[in-house]
Parts: sequence; C-alpha cells; structure tokens
Amino acid sequence: MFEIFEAFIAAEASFTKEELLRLRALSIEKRLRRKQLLLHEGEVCRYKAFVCKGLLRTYRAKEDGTESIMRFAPENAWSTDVESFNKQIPSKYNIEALEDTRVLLWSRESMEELVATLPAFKVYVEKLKENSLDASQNRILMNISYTTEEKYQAFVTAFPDIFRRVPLHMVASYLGVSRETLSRIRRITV
Amino acid sequence: MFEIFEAFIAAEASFTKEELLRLRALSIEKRLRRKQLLLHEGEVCRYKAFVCKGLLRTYRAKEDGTESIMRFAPENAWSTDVESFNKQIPSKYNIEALEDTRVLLWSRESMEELVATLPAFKVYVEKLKENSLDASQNRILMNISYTTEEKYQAFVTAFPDIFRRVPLHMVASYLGVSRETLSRIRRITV
DNA sequence: CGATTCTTTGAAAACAGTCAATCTGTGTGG
DNA sequence: CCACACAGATTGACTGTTTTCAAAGAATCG
Repeated sequence: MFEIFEAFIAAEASFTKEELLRLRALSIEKRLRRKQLLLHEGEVCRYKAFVCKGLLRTYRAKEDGTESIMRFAPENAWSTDVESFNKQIPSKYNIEALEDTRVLLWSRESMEELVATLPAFKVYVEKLKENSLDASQNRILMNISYTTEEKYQAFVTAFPDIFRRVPLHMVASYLGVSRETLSRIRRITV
Repeated sequence: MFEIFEAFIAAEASFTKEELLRLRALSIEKRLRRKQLLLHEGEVCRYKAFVCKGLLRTYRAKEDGTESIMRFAPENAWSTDVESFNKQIPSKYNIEALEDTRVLLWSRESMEELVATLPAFKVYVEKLKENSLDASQNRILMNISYTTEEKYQAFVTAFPDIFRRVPLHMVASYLGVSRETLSRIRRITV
C-alpha cells in the first residue's frame, strides 16, 4: 500500500531511500469498508489520512438528521479535520468511506517529526496547506456569489471524477441545496 | 505606527529588541484614505498587510456590478490575497479601505526572510495560517448549512465590532444575500 | 441645506424547500 | 432466473423564502 503513496509523492518532491523509509516507518495502514467511519463526531482527530484507494467524505450531521458535506477525498488526496487535529479538540465531523477504502495514516507526532527532519516533506506539506486555503477561499466565493446552477457546473467541472462516483444527493449536500432542486437544475442543464 | 504592531505581536510571541528591529526594518508604512484601494483586481498582490488603525475589506466585483465581500480586516488583523501573494498571479480581488486606515506592509521576500531567521515569527505565522484555514472551513459550513437568519446571527456574534462599523448591505454581501432580505430578517430578529 | 449613502418597505416574480409518490437501476436471496 | 428489497433519482403540487424593482424614509457629510 505504501508504494501507492511513494509513487504519488515522488511527483511532488524528491526523497532519498532513507527518507522514504522514515515516512513508511511512521505510517499506519488502514482499510475501511464502505460506510465505515475513519473519524467519529466528538472524537479528537488523531491522524492525517492519505487515500491510496477508495473515497472518503467529511460531513457534519445536524440533530434533525440533515447532513452537510465538507469534503470528498478520492485517491491521492488527504483527509483530516484540521481544526481538531491541530488543536486536539473534539471534532464536529464524521469521515466516512463511500467505497471500500485504503488509507495511510500519520499521527500528529509523526507529522511533526517528519516535517522537522525531512526538508522536502516540510515544503510539500506547506504547499498542501496553501492549496487547502486557496481552495477554501474559492469555495467561499462560490458559495456567496454563484447561482445554484453555477455551483453545480463548477463542481462537475472541478471534480468530474468525484461527480461520477458519488450519488447526486451528496453533491447537493456539498453545495448546500436540496437534492430535488439539484435534480431539477440538472434536468435543464443537460 | 510600528509601535502598534509591536504591542500586538508582543502578546502573540516574544521577540528580542534585535528581532523587533528586523521586523521594523523590513516593514513599509502606508496610509490609505477611505475608499482608497490597497490592492486592485488584476494586480499581483505583493504584500501582507497588518492593520494598525482603520478597516479593510476584500471583495470581488462581477461584471454586472454586484460585489461579494470575502473578508473584513479591522485593527490587529492581517489582510492579503493569499492565492495571488503565494503564486504571484493576478488577483481577482480588490482590497479597499472602508475608513482612513494605516497599515504595515511586508513583501513576500521580507516575509520569507523573517520566517527563515526569526523562529518566533515563524511559529506565529504558522498559527495565523492555521487559524485562517479553520475560519474558512467554518465559514463554508455556515454557508452550506445555516439559514439566512442563522448566518446573520453568527456574523453579529462573531464580529460585533465589525458589525457596528460596516453598513448593513456589506454584511449582506459578506453573507451572500441581498440587502433587502437582511434588512427584513433583522426587523424580526431585533 | 443639498447631495449622497444607507435602510426600509411593498408588491410581484423567481427560486428553493418540503412532502409524497413514482420510477429506475442494482444486487441479493430464494 | 425471477422476485423483491433497497438506494437513488425524478416529478408534481404546494409552501415558504429570497430576489428584484421601485419608491420612500433616515442618516451622514461636506
């Protein structure tokens, strides 16, 4: 399983054999079955997860049963609740496997050690964080300035792979509209 | 002007006299009059700005004249277009002074040097970035899962100072609703 | 004071949400 | 192989919310 990560990370930064061994030594392999949770609301998020195979969703569940999806993480994406992970506070979110999924996990201590000792990894992690923030900003702009139809189009364009693998009602939940509305919008658009 | 920043940063991290001198040496003081732009759409964002006095807003203008406000930055807050600043690409945003405003600016090169040479500053900047991401995530959740009334309440609670200093139609623009709707919601709420 | 900016209000139209029913495709067990 | 259950998608009718447009009332500023 680590080989998948290795192949991916090689394109992002260059590591020596020793460095890769350290990355591997501190990683934890985990398999999740469809519908299984990686993180449960109320828990402190202890890991950063790299998805080798499968698909994760991060969502918030309200008391009334409605869910809002914060993020999808397919192959080669990372997933964690940053706020809970960084501050070590209980998470508001659930992270669930939408398909049978294989992930590599690194704890906070491991991440800190790796970042402190592997300069290339540090640079990579910082780039990741920047991208994360950029993506969040752009999503906020989309939320406050696009019509529902534009949001839908932007999602399909930005994440065609996720769009194909995920039920429409989850796209609706990611965009913040009802499944019926999204269904009707698409009727016209397609 | 630097004294204001010095007083603020002292509460966040501890610096020696020499370190403060370096911070100061690389800073640029700037005054903005009300309605003056610190960053103009299409420009590359060259600075991180610390607001000593006054209030900035970051907004996006559509072709049809509608504006969406991404961020307010009052005293002791930072403002920049991170995406433009980091990638050195043209910005989609304008940053405008809503009041007569005084800022301290640091260029990308200065920031890099300071982060590389002042460990305490590096820690502080990283904490800033984390907070930024957390805030963005929480705003996304608000956007996709709150009712308009809840969004309004959350804004007033989270930013009472900004709320008092800013016209209501700008709060509307920050939340992504029309000023009329916000006016009506408040009528009931208050 | 006059000009400008901001806020509020009303009425109509557009839009989105809810509820309930139906339709579709998939997969499982008999 | 079929029948059935199940999850997902769609549709209609209705309700509720938000936008839009137009106008009128505050508030602020030079």
